[in-house]
Amino acid sequence: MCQNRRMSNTKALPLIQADVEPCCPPLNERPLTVEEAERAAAMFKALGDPIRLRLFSQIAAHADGEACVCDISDVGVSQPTVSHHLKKLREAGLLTSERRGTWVYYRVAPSVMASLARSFSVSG
Amino acid sequence: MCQNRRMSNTKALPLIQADVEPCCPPLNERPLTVEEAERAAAMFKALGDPIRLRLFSQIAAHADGEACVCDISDVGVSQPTVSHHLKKLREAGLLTSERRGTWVYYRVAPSVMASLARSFSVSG
DNA sequence: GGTCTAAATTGACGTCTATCGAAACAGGTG
DNA sequence: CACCTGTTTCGATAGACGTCAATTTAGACC
Repeated sequence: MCQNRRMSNTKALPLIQADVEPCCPPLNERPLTVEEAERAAAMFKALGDPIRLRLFSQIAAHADGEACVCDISDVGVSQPTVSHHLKKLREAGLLTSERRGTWVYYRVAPSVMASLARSFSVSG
Repeated sequence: MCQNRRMSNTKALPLIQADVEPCCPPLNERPLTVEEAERAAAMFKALGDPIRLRLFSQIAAHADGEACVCDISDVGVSQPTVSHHLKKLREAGLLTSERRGTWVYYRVAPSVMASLARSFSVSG
């Protein structure tokens, strides 16, 4: 089940990286600009689906901060649908994926948690 | 434009309150349950529209933590659409509204900022 | 009461979205 | 090579979503 990911080749492979900027100021600091709102809303929109949010949570909560698709695909929808949701999360800049051998591992993109936490930090 | 809200009658009126529970644990603490994911996803979904996010930000960033609808309705969509979006944010438990005289004032529901910030706090 | 303004509601319209099955494709293993 | 894991594509469908014009509701004021 690849829960134990001891594999023969663990070399670094081509990452599918999304550019993750700090995104946005705290929501209560000042009104977001149109551009800021569009970027931040895209992230929230990606998290706005229960299935996607569970996938994200499973990855974020997984040991070593990364999870194989085969470990998280028991969310009640078909496998292509899982892949579809993971792609949405990737496109939103929330996840990165990396193929190592047979399996593909997902992890939360760098600084995403901090960036989103900052959105809700009280600045007043 | 009611920017100065000094009015004759400022008595307390029937609130349209949404029950705002702490909602959910940090996303990286453990995988969310189905119920937790549905509740949290509803909030993120409400914030997942650029217009709604700007409305929310304008209210959250407004002086005294509250804003009259007439102060925030210049987001480029019609008045009914603004009202529609504010209703969505209310139903998601993110905003509360209160009518005082002619105008309706919105504010961020209690503990919403802290609750959402907690979702992205690093617990590992 | 009549009129004005503020905001919510209604109804309709077009578009986007989530989901699926099936099939094809790409990388890696044995 | 066959086999496995995961992604992608292709319809296809049912439902949700954003938007608006028109209307209604609610309150203030004369």
